[in-house]
Amino acid sequence: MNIRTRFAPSPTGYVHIGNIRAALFPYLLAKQNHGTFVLRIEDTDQNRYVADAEQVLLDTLKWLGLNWDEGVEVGGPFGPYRQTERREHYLKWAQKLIDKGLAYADPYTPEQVQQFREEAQANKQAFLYRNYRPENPPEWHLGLPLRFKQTKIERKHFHDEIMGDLEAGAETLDDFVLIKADGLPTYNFAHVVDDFEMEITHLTRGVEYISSMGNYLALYEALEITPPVFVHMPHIMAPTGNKKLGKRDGAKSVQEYRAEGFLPEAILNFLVMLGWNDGTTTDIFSLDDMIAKFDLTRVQRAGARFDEKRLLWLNGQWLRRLDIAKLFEYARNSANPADYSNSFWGEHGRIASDERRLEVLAAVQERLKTLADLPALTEYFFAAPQIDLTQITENKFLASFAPAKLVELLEIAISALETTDWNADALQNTLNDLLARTATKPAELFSLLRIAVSFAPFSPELPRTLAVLGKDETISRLKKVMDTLAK
RNA sequence: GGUCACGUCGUCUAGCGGUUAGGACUCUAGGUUUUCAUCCUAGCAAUCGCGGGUUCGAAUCCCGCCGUGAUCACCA
Repeated sequence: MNIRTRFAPSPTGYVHIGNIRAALFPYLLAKQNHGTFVLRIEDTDQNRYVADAEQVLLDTLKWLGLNWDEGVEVGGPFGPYRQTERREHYLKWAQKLIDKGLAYADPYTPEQVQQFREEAQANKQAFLYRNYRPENPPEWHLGLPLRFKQTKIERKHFHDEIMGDLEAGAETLDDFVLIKADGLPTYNFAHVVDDFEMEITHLTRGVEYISSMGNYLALYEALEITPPVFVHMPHIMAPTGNKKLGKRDGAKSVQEYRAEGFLPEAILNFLVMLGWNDGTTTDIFSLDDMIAKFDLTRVQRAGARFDEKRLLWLNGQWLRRLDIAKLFEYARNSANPADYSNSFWGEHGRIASDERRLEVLAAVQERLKTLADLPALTEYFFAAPQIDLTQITENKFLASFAPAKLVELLEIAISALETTDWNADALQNTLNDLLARTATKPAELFSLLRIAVSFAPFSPELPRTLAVLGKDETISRLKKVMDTLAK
């Protein structure tokens, strides 16, 4: 069987981590079966429509590497893939239901329906529209809501690949709206039609839809459609409280994580582990690993809490294991090799040459937690730092040294470095000799040199720092500090 | 309230009748020729929601309870 899955987001302008997992699971399912991953835009809610939202969504998916085989932008045999462009499809299926006597026009205004609802609640009863079903509904026409007519009020049983065997009580079956007064279909109707027409084999979505399964099952039956395989994913819970992750809880959008220097690899890895494991103790997964190992039967049923600390840890893991060329691209943060307007590099890093940047990036790669750390870790490689003697005089290893002693140490170091081959190994040897000659501890001499050359809170190991900095620059900076100290 | 789910360290989880209940994140302490990061070692941390059963033996099977969540829109 050719597996076809889909991600069907609403363009509401905000893509958070939870939304992305709703894309990741079907993506993995499709890819591991050499199937097709479809992207469909569910834009039937005109009130929530946001103009740029679709573009943000597509950009986010591309950035993450979740490329779709079929859908908006790329097209495919079952288009259009935007629901507002598929009105006639829904109308066609709606007509079929009307002809069978399984759909009828709702003659009431929203206010009247609301009144029924309050009436039922006042009587401590659950509100069901079907209890107020009009006896002689008018003939349906555009402008009136069209409702589904439940004819078999019964308990429904169904299977879910993650949640197991489930059931829906008869009380959940109601005459829900198929076509809204504005002529557009509801999600409840549109997704059933689209999934069928697009030959979706595995329907993935959040567990919140389980409550509506009774209605969907009745609709499949009325439409004489074989339902797809159901895959309901547990929620991602907010860091605090007991609610599912959402914008209101301060959940950051994927764009924000990107801006903060998180990598797609880390985000995807983090998401797949939230509610899934491969049964081993492995916790680093590339997208290819996930495709190979992902298995619905090992997905948790309980919601998993979002823990940003873990995301940060994974980001560090990926920052360190990523190929330097790939990392270089992420640091540039633009598809255009000449465009550094949006890059993570600092003021001086941006105007350096690619060769220089690459060299520096390689030196600091191990120390990065996010790409946003780049300026603090690299700027002193590109431009001489501001001299701040207190960093030396108040350093815990150097505080006991008199300025004259520090000057002497620098002087000896400079003369030794002047005759050293400029590579990390040779520098390491020179520095070791220097320790013996000056009878200082590594913490003392190395701290002095490191600070004098960088004035940064942290930097790579000293030989490497000096090697990348270059001989002339190193010596010139040391001399300048020495002169300042001597005054 | 009705309906449907879920319940192992703080967090993510392994576990599918016999384990000192394992791993990872976080945190703490120590180690590596400086800082920071990495890496290594050790440690803290779950009476497996509670109570009954079944069994020689239960986190694992059964029942009840409790707690938590989702949903009850002309939103998806």
